[in-house]
Amino acid sequence: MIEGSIGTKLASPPEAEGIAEGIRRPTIEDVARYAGVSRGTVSRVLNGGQHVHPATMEKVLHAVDELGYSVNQAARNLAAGRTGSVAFVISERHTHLFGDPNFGLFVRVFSRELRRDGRHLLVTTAADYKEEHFLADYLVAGHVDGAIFGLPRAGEKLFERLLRVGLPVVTLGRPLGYEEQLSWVAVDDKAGASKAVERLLSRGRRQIATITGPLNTSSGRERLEGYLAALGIDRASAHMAEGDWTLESGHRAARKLLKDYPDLDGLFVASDLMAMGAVTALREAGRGVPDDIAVVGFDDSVAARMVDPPLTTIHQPFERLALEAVRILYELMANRASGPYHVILPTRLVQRRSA
Amino acid sequence: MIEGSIGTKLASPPEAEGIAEGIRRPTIEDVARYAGVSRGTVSRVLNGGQHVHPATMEKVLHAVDELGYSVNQAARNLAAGRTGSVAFVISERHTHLFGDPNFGLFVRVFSRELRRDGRHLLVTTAADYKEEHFLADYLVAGHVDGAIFGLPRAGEKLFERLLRVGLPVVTLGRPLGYEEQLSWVAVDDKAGASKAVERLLSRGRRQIATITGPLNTSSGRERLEGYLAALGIDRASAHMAEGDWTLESGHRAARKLLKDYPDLDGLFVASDLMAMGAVTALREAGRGVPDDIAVVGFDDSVAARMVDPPLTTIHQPFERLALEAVRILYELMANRASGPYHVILPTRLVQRRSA
DNA sequence: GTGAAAGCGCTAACAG
DNA sequence: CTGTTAGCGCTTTCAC
Repeated sequence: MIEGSIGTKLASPPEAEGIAEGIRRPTIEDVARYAGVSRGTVSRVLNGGQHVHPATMEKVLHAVDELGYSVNQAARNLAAGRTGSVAFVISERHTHLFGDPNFGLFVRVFSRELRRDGRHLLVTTAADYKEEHFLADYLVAGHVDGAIFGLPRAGEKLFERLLRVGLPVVTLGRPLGYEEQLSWVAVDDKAGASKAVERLLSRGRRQIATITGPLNTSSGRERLEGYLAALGIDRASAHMAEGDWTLESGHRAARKLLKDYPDLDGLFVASDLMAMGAVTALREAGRGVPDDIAVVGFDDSVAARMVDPPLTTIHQPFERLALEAVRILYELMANRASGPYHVILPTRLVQRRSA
Repeated sequence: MIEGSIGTKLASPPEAEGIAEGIRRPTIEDVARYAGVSRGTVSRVLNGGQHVHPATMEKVLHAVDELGYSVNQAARNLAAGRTGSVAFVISERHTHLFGDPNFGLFVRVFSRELRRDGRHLLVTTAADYKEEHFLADYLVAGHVDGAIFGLPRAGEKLFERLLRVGLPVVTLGRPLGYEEQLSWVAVDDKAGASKAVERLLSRGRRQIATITGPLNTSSGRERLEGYLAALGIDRASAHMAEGDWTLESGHRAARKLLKDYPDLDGLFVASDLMAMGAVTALREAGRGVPDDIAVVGFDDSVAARMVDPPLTTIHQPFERLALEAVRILYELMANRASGPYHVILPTRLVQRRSA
């Protein structure tokens, strides 16, 4: 497919490049010669400048600048046995993450933080079982120095393999079944849910129901717990309906609740998206929000702000979550034997019009 | 920071790995020995198996399988002078892309397509001028084999430099000022806008205004052209207000239009997000949508479906756009001298309730 | 068709 | 503090 020598073609345009270096990219060798030192010294400077005389350092840096040198990652990786990149793994089932600007925040924060020391972010997705397998191959093959998993799912085999080779891994959200073994960062779902319910109580609501997330997920469960705790009741006496995080499921669940508990006046929904579906259902049933039924969501997604009425919701500190994830990953990459680390961050009530 | 030898620590877990290969990852050398051939031959097999005897090939493949061998990208890149990765560049100003599930679609399609031949997608962002510079350094330094730009902006210096080194580049959307020199894929904005206006006309609307995108962008301009063409008028007699793609600007523009043209009964808005802002403004002014004023958006974003009333809008074929972009990039990577290629895809009207 | 050998550019001991 | 020297694992001529 590829014709000729790529190396030469690359520089084929005739324009003089300003740098009197001829065709090829300058190497560490060129820098060394230009600065009048050895390759080893240049390498040292490039890697932090430990044990290098300030004056020498100066010379080398100057040469780097002058020659427009930039390190060849492939060579560095090969020599150092590190890859210089970190994977951000998104499973396809959580495609909705993409629809969430917060996902963009994650990518941005990760990129920025990794860039500080020249690492790259590799965003990868695993659509199905086969791809997940492929991904695992890839990860355990040592192509990355570490991985961050966005919303861990029940990919047991995957985690199993990663644990075996000791690859540094951090998950965003608790990895059910691997909470003890893997490092993760998460928000305090239970406390957040309680805040939501307390808001409803403080608005004088007494018939408070909840639409939960899937009860086989950590967040789904914890948020239900928070609801129960705030009301001081147990699951048996809860007014609840289970959703699956989607808009439609919120709509469906709200209709069910309306039927089961006609005197409903407050509703805590475990995600903004479901809350939006619920609000639509309530309206269709002729109930005004917040007047007849006050609603509180969870996530503080951008949509929550745009919808009518704007949703009162629980804010998740996504940026801090991302930062903590990176921090932990660095910790693990520096010392694979350390950890696992667990971080739980607090949430915040955002008051808008729906409650 | 890093203690001890990473290479050895990596495999520290005591569990036998099933493969009788000891600690380290198998190399091409191991495969060669196992298969009883030379390194060169293994390499040939790995790279397509040209000029290799079927039987030999068989042996090698078997050895690869048996040993669980997977190529070391760094080494390959170093030796071959290719990097095996492609950058997907998002500029921060277009952060809203992240809020758009379509962005996720792009990432997914790119990853999937690149994975076919073992390439990786590097998602990168450039927040400010400094980072853009850093990014340019990075790209021209030969760290990637090619780049796809999501929504090109007026980053002249960047494109200038990329053109100079001849790096394969494709932009999603026309790169204003570089339309002749760079390869790009885009939708037929003008025709799409015309469809939107025609829909309004077919609903009996006669006082049709438009909220445009920024008129210094290609899409902004083209969509206005489509509006004018469908109405058979010129810019001077258009009922228009300029927005900047944001929700707020849509709101503002709608208020202005309402004031300037009180007998408005149809509105074409150049993006769904702005359309959502506009709908809110119309309602606040006591005008019902679609009864008093019919509204058509553009993009077919997910939000368009969730909003009330669901937005009639112009669908963009994002998946095909992504596929075309990749196809072109491969073309360019195979032959840097080819191109530039330009692809324009059609749009489709999606009828929902707002018009 | 296949083997041998020369690097790709860099890091990381090891002396000094 | 600095120079020297092995490789890292792979591709790619060049002979045979």
